[in-house]
Amino acid sequence: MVTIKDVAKVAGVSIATVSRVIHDGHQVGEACRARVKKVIAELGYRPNSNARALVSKTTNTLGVVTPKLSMPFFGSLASGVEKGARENNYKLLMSNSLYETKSEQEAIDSLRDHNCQAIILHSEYSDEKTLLKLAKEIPGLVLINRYMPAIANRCVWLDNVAGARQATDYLINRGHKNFAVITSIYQNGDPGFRLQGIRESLKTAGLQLAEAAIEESTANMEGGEQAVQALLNKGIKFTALLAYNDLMAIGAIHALFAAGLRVPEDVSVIGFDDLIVSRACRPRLTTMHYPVEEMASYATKLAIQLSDTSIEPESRTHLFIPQLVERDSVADAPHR
Amino acid sequence: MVTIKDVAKVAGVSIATVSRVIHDGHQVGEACRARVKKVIAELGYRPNSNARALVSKTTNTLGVVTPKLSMPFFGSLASGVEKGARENNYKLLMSNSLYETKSEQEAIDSLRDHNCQAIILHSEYSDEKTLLKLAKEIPGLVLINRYMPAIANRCVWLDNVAGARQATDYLINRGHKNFAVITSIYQNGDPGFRLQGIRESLKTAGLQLAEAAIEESTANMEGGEQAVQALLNKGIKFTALLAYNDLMAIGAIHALFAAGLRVPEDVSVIGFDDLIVSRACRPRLTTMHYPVEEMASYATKLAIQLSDTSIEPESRTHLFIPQLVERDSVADAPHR
DNA sequence: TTGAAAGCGCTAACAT
DNA sequence: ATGTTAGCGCTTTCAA
Repeated sequence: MVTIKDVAKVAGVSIATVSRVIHDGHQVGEACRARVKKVIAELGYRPNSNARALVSKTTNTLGVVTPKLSMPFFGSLASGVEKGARENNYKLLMSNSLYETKSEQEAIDSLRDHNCQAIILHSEYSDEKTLLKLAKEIPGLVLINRYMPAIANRCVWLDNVAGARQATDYLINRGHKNFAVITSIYQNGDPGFRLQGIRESLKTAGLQLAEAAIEESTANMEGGEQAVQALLNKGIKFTALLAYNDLMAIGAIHALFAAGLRVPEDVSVIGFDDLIVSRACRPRLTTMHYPVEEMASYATKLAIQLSDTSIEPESRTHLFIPQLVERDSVADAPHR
Repeated sequence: MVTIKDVAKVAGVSIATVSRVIHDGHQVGEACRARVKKVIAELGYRPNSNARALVSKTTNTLGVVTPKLSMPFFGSLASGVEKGARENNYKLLMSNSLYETKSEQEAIDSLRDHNCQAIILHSEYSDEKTLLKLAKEIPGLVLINRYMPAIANRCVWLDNVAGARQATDYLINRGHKNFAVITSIYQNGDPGFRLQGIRESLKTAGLQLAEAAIEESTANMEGGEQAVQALLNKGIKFTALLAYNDLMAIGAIHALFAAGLRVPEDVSVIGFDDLIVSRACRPRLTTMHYPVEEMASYATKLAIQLSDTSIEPESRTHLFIPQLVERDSVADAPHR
């Protein structure tokens, strides 16, 4: 391994000078700087980032904590963070939290051990107190996909209520009057907000949504299928179905066809997230685009900025709005 | 920040003793050990991993380099690595190579700066010489999804030829005689091997595969659609379609239905990879399961093992075999 | 403009 | 069983 000492020796200068050259310090003579640079290149010297971190307490390392990377949504999130990290010349440490408070905490701790001052956290299950405490300790902590008023300027989140309203309004404008909703059994966070948006829109339009027309299940394809089967078994009549997310929507489409109902002719279905799967099903899914990757890049830059405590943080929050993506799973309400 | 010194002072011992307690050294008195442990807990002390890395030259850090995390396949790969890393108590550094030799090299270099001796590399575009050189320099480097005889024991890969043969044989056994293939324009690596497998099977069965029945396109849904349209436009007749991967297969299904052909009644379609999308399309896609996540975990353990140069490496390679997953996109060949 | 030297937090000989 | 001490590779005063 080539160290700064080796470079210094070969270049015939002190290690301090080498260090200065590396850091573009302008207090080095031209000739000297050129010589050192040449030696660095020749020897293929690369500074040891651990040593650097140890003394300077700054690592140019950024951490992400997401529940599970194998889920496309989180893969996109990670990809956005990676992009932001690369653009700012930061390294990326990654940890799965596996949907548990305990492992989430471990993941965060391990990132802190590595001195990364900028952390992007996607937390669904930790309580506000824990998060607040963490935020206090880590200036460069940014929450993605969660809003807490006390640290509003460190939250990068999506307006789920507005998104759900937009989806619902779209269906209403297409003439639908009979709605059903399939949502997640876990009503904390996103599912709750999306349901709220649906309710608001329906109410504004003077439309009913019977409790029986709301079916809860797991937030995946199987859950979507089961929820629709349950709806059908209960004899609920609907021409428009709002799903908590794309996965449930796709499961729903499968179940609908299996029951002899056509999408969108008999039932219109709308999803949420705009994952790649939404272009894989047939009909292609109309859905709300969740700009995760963009949000993640944004959050990364924000986290890096905030980790520099010498800069006064802005006080605004960072709210993104989902966009409707029209594909083929929604049609006008069928005539009676 | 709590350091080892603080702990030592509070516990009334030397830092060496604290260090020993941390490392479960058995040369510490019971009483003393208990006291130190208590102080560590009280103070919330966590060893600084940079300092540790600096002196011990071992970081318990593992790096992965994949082209692009937002693609589900690589998300799964990363997830598998993460699992392996967590189980071995390793931290995970991640870098996208963006499908380019240059950024791939940068990604690797940045991992090395961080002293991570174990690296999982998914490389499609670097040439063998570069890789070989790298392998020589980094004992803990493992190649995933690529085979190089010279470092066979450090390759974790999939038998693409066998997989493609299995898929083809399955179709043959279902009575199909008229085949078409859609593959990637880039024929290096996987696509080439899969095509080879298809050719071998067909030949063995005494079946023809006209060059015109092989269409190249980009390896995604759009590519799949275009390829099938091209096939149809050329007037190629086929009852069985082998796609390079799931994405192309799904695009193909869309194009087939758009052309008034039913899957699987008129045309059977088979994919490769078994991504989540393969369960999203309708009919659900019959495909070859690529155990990426499992392979990635395996590769991780292997990399960690190899990075310990005191252990004599085994000489065998690490070959995985894809499994057929029967879903609904394949049927018996239609009668004439 | 350049160098000498202190020390970041930790591990691992070497002493005791 | 426990303490002392010498660095790991680097940044950063302080001096020259």
